[in-house]
Order: sequence, then structure tokens, then C-alpha cells
Amino acid sequence: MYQIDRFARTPIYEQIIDQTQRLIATGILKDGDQLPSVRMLSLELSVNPNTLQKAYAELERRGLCVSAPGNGRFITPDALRLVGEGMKGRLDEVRSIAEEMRAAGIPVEDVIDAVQSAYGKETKS
Amino acid sequence: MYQIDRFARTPIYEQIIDQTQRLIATGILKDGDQLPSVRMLSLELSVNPNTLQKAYAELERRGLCVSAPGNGRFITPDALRLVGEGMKGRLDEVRSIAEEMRAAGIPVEDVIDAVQSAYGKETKS
DNA sequence: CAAGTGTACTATAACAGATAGTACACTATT
DNA sequence: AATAGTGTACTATCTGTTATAGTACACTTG
Repeated sequence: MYQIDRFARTPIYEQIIDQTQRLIATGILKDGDQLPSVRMLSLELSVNPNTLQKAYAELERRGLCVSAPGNGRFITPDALRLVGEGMKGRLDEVRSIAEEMRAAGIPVEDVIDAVQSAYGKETKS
Repeated sequence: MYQIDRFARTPIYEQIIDQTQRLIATGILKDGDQLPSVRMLSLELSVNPNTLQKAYAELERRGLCVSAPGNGRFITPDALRLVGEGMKGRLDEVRSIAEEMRAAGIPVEDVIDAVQSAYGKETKS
């Protein structure tokens, strides 16, 4: 379910956060679903429990999950909506990169093609 | 010419690299232009000369500039082309973000609008 | 020779990320 | 009550990266 890249520059706990959000966005993790416990996941991924705790704490801070001590940790009803709102914020990132592309003389069509390919729409070449 | 954000998560030397590439991409720095010396820039930005040396060394490794010991450091003829090629590689980044957007249910139009706004084209809303 | 350039080192400090280990509280199950 | 599995809260340590400080040397131009 999770896949850690230990050579990536992004910290492990951020990878956990990102992948969990993606799992929510794609509907694999739904309202009420239980997240793997810090101990279980630490064994599965060979990652320190504290690192996972750090990731889960952040997800909780964002309102994507709640903890039930002695019971487990579960996805909240608002999770999907919150992830969607967060994604909208990333449009600024796209805009920023696109500005650099423009400055470097990359045709706007190339950028748009990249976006559409991600959405599964092939270019009318 | 340069602007350092000391609170950013991206290291100073990377900021120097990025901004230099942008200056090349935008044509502000052209073939044969001299880069500010490590000592001058270190005073101007209040940054350690070693940090700037690190940034310049990387730019040199990428073939964007060459050093003439005792003389200065200058933009190469290939710099503009190399920066352009590097930007094309960032299309993968756009694609990656767009995939997450799609998974989160963000309409493709929103992403494309972000791109076009960066290129100065307003949306036909 | 003097001034300004690049280059190469060592050493140090600061911080973030990750690990190790321990301890305790809570809940469900038996 | 006992057990197992959960979350939580610490402290300590290790490591790598980033940045700084300081020194020294080589080269080129004027």
C-alpha cells in the first residue's frame, strides 16, 4: 500500500503524508477506514515508529484522520473534501513552473500537453 | 539582481542556481556576460563566499558558465540552449502534479487555466 | 607589485531527519 | 483480571546537509 524511497530528497514522513493523501484522493481510503498502526507499518516498511507517528500527527492536524487510543486511527468524513481543497492550492505550483517554462521559451502547448496526458487525453497531433 | 529568501526551505546555493538559470532563460544574462564574483556577491547578499562558490561550481558542472581564474566567470554560448533543455525535463513534474489533481477530482480546465495564466493568456470566462 | 579574480582546505555550528529505547494510557478480547 | 494491540510522550543519539569562518594559494590584469 505504501512505498518508501529512501534515496529521495523528500523525507520519509512527508512521503507517508503524500501517499496517504493520494490514497484518500483516489478513494482507496474512505471515511471510516482504519489506517495501518504505527507499529504494523513500521515493521512493513522498516521505518521507525516515531517517523510514522510524525506523519500521522500531521495528517491528524489537517483533519484527515482521527485517533482512537487503544482502538486505531481512522479516516474522517471530511478527508476527501479537505484533500481536494489542498490540491487546489497546488495550482500555484503549476503556475510557478509554467512561468519558468515561458521564460525559457518552452511553447505553452508542450506544457498543456503534459497536463492533458496526465488526464488521459491524448494530443490531437 | 539576486534575491535570497533565508526562510525558504530550499538552500541558498540552490536559490542562486535557480535564479541564475532564470536570468539566463530570460535573456538578462547572455553569452559572454560576466557573473558577479563570489566575493562581490557575498558582500551584496551577506552570504558566505563558500556558499556561492558551491552554487557557481554546480552551474559550471552543467556547462552554463566557465571560470577564468584571475579574470572572472562568464556565461557560455550554450547556456541558453542548456537551460531550455533542462526546462523540458520539468514537464515530468507538471505531469506528476496533474496526475494528482486528476486523482483528487480537480477539473482539467482548472489546471490548464493555471498554465495559461502564467503565459499571460487570460481565460475566456 | 597590487588588486581582484578563482580555488582548495579545515574546522565549526546549526538544523532536520531518522533511529533506538523506554514508558505509560486506553480499548477490546479472552 | 490478563493479554494484546492500539495511541502517546519522552529522551538520547546518530547522520547528513547547509551554512559559516578563516586561511592559504594560484592566476590575470593593470
